[in-house]
Amino acid sequence: MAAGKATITDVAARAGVSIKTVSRVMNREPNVRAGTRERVREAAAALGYEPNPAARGLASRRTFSLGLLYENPHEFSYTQRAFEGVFANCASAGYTLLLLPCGADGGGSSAADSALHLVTHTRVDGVILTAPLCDDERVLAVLRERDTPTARIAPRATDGLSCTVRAGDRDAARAITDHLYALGHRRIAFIKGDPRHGASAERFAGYREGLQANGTALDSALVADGLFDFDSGRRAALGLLHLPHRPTAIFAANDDMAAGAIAAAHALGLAVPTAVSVAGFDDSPIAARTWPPLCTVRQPVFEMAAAATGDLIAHLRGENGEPRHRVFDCPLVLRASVAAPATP
Amino acid sequence: MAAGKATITDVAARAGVSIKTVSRVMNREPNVRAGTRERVREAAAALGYEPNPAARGLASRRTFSLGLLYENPHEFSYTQRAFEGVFANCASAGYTLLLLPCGADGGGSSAADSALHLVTHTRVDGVILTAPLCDDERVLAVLRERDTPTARIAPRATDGLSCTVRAGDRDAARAITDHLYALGHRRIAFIKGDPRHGASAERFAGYREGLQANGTALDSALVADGLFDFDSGRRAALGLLHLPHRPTAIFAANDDMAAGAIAAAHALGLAVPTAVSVAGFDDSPIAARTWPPLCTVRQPVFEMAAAATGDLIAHLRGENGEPRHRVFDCPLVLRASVAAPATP
DNA sequence: TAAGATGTTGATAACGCTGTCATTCCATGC
DNA sequence: GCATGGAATGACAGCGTTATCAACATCTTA
Repeated sequence: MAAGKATITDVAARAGVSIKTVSRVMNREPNVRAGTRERVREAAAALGYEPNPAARGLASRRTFSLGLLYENPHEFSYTQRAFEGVFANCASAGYTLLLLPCGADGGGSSAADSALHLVTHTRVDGVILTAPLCDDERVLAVLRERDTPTARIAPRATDGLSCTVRAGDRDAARAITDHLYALGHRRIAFIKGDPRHGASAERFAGYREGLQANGTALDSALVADGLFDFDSGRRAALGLLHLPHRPTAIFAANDDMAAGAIAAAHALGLAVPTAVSVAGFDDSPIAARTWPPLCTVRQPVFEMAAAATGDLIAHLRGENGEPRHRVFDCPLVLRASVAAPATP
Repeated sequence: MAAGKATITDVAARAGVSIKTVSRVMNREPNVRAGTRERVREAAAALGYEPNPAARGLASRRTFSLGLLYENPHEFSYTQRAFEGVFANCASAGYTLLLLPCGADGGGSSAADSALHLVTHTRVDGVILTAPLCDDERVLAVLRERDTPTARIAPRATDGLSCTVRAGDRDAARAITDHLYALGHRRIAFIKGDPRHGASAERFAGYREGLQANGTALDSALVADGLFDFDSGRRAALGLLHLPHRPTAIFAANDDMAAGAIAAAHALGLAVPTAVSVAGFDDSPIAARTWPPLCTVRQPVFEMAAAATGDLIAHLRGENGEPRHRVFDCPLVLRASVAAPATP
């Protein structure tokens, strides 16, 4: 249970053997009697023993780590841009970066479960969480309990314990909405993002604010659910574009869904932006690769991730008292997928 | 010079101080006379001393590593799919993954320089190289010199020293070409990939083989240079589509360039696939997001990366004698961007 | 049954660094 | 000239594991 505390000596005492025998069992070396092996295994499990990698590395002159060397590629996904930002600051501060992918595909367990497992079984000085993991109460509880300093990227809300960085989602969504309105759009649809991400609510709020400020009532028929992925965006847009009185503009809560909306328009033979304008959010690589290219807002993911990392390291060094909270501006990126509506 | 060998004791002896003082200097602690600090710095530099992270971690009860926790995102770039594959095998074998991004943006130095630096200053048991780094002679020379076991993903050629995995680029390119020919295309253009990648030459060779097998002469006017990125593909396609007798199909050596070709066709008012067919290579996420979606071949990047990692770890454990070399099949993925040419 | 060959276990010394605390040095004030 | 105190330095004991090698137990074989 109390992982991170028990040492090989404790296990040896409990199993009634020498530490060397424990070492043998842990390293799957041959020449250990089956009964002994079993007793050691039980003792280790009971104590929640995990070998200390540093001690192991020091004694064995091995590192148990592999390097993955790759050249900065052209294609940057959101996650990878975040990697780069985190890494940049780790390297310069002498920290090593451990990647901990969490996925439901690793068996029957949820992402939170694998996150828990990783946090519990990997010794790290601090943890950086991306959405939606950064709002998972179980993950946060474990981190708090173990006093692991944490930085969160794009969390739903700040707390007094972890550093956070986020984008000014609401303002940026408001800016997109204002821009569409200013061009003459009056029927502006919205495709929501994955509700597990805090950013989804913020972006929707910005959209509503924009409508309200321009004196337009929210038409719930023009709001569709999405999950931040291409296909959910495509399907949502298909629904919106089949409406009897269809929208003249679709604002999707991220670029991937907006790309799906463009595909939906193409599929229905509706030209973008002539028949319908489409706007996204993020300025991810896909935004420059659709036809027409996507009007969006630029989220400075690299800078956000780098800042989160810097704040976390400063915190680990005891350099700043209260954890910092930063908000980043997202400037409008005007591209051809948005234009004034055709005058009917 | 002899990095990886000198210890704190050596430095202390050379500088004529105690190891504790060396430790102070290395950790930038206060209360060290300027002259002393300088002498220690010089001694450390002369010996190429780098503190041993394991020893440091063991003594200080810190890990000097941060965890980056993220949930398996929808959007997977080639590089990220490779990450996942590598990581999957690292985790199950008890290895830690160190990400070492190499870019020219880190100052005036080339990617190879930063790779060298990382390999030299980071202690890892083994290294996994992706293209085009895996063919850089300087990087390979350093790895050989330091006897660092290596796995290479998509190298130009195999050697007797490192494990390699690659795709059956030539056969797959041949299959695409055959497919286009079978549909009736006779003027099939090709956009080459980045010449630094071994795969580029292989794919071009597959294209030529395909033409030849179908009794078509290679028309050099129909071959354009590209660099694997969207914009080079777009520009190359623009040139090809402006040809007096333009091609009826464009085969780009990867999906990103093919997406650029589709954008170029759109820009010229040419419908895809009616006026021109477009095929790519990789089955990267962009392939399903273009309009129309991209006909391509699927490169099993995750599986390739996982296999490379597995082979490397087996090698580190001394489980296999000769390094393994694997080749992965790339099945055709038929999508709407390719159709029979319009009969003129 | 004894001698040798294995299989199994443990005592103890590294591994290379940092933390603690004692010691030395030097400037300052009286 | 001599305390006084803070700055600079060093001696030494761990940190938690693996490696080495010796000791002991158990099996073979003649």
